[in-house]
Amino acid sequence: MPMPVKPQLKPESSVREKAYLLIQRKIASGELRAGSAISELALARELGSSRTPIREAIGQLVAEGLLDQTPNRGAVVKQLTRQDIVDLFELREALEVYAVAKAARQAPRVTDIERLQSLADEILPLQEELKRSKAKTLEARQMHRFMSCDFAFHALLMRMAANARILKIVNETRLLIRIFAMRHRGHNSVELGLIHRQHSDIVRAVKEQDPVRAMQILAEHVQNSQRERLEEFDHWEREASLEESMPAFVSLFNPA
Amino acid sequence: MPMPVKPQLKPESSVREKAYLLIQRKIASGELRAGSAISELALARELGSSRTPIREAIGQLVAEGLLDQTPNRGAVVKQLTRQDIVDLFELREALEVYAVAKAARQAPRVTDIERLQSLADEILPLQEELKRSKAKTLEARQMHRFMSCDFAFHALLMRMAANARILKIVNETRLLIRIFAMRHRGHNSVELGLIHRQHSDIVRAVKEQDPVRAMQILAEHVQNSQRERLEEFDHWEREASLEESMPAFVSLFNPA
DNA sequence: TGTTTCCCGGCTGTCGACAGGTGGGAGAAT
DNA sequence: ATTCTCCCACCTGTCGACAGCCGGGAAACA
Repeated sequence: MPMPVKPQLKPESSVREKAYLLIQRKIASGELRAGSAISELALARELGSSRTPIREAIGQLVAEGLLDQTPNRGAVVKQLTRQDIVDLFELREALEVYAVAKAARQAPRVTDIERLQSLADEILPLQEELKRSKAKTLEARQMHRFMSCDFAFHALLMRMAANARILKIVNETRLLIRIFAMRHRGHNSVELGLIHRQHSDIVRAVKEQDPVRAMQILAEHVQNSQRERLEEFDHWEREASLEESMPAFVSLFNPA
Repeated sequence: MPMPVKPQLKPESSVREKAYLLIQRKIASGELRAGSAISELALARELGSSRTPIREAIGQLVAEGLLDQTPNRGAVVKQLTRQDIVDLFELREALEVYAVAKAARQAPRVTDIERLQSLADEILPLQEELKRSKAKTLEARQMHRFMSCDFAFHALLMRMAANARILKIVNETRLLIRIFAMRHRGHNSVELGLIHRQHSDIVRAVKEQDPVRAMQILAEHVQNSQRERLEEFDHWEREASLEESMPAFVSLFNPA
């Protein structure tokens, strides 16, 4: 009996899954900005399907916190408030600090340590590029590269803690933060240097099985990131409120 | 303009919400044991609705981890594995320890402290009842009372940390653990005493704004609970495997 | 012109229907 | 009697339809 090999791997041909990935991609790529409404009908037409699977996909996204839903008025891409950002970073801090301590308590596999270090070092060429160019901060494409290896670094760290649930929540949390970060300004060279040093220090602490030190550095690392993001948030907040008050002001001089 | 007062409070008349609450209640009450299948059609008939809202409710429960879904084969109540229990308790430990430290860092409101202590003290009459009765462990109804005030205690502690996201995750985590705990044996008097002492110590640490001490006790508290549950799990595991092998064994002597 | 009312279009929540797939049991074959 | 095969009932995933609700804009009014 040749046992026909389980074919139920990733294809996930269900329309629902396609819709889910489509929406998630649109959000992650910035095609759908925070605050924009999701039209079930439009997506259904785009996928050539009925509204049902789209509704289910939206429901899942809502459960994951990427979308907000108002009864009878559809779903919009979650607009993070300042408090949301604080909450999310605290959540990350609580979980990542716990996880890194757990990971550092057990003898790490050499391959993991090597991969961590190599992910950390991927920051160096970026920093180099930045120094060579005239720009002060990373541009969009470079930021994307940075975020990828930053994400991979933290994800691997979490995987080493061997707790599927924590891994999942941290990933969702980072995705959520990333929604806001779509309008993230690029890092400058100093920030990149700090991040690289902290990542390297964390790798060393884990390698040397020093949980306390690993926790300290990671906590500081996350708090740094939080501080930067909050500053950005406040910056945009001010700018937005300025722009908002502008039209009324202008209209005084431009009566239609 | 009398502003007709927002009426959109809890009624939540949508069929979907009714279905969600119904299923959740059935799981929490034990009417649906771990492993039982959920029939969309049956629930639809029970609610006098179509399958659509039931499907959405199920989808939400799946996202929250209460149900497991196999493509084309429906949903079943999540059957926790030993690893799941470990993961869940680690998650609780990471979040609750972080949260209690945050709560202990700020000056607590007197009312919160009083409420915490009174919730902790609700254990005392239970312990008293237990001593007076001949039973060694709490019976079902008493366990229910215990779980209520234990839940409320931890929930209030989390609320004091003022992080909505952490609060939500911890609550979901505890609900998930409770699924398994449906077959929880009752606590004995010694355990109740320990829990009461730990709760009281935590209240004192928070009151005196001693985050380190609060973290230590809470971590220990959660780990205790984890140990107990794992012992139970292993106990039932053995019992189940025994029962499972029994029929074949018996049939040797009872040929039909 | 500024304000209130009413209507219309679009969208959500729910429904019943249908096609494809899965598991289990009846029946055939050894 | 046991194993294999085929078939059927049931169930899930998806569809198109419809009613009620909401918001925006036209129309009525001050």
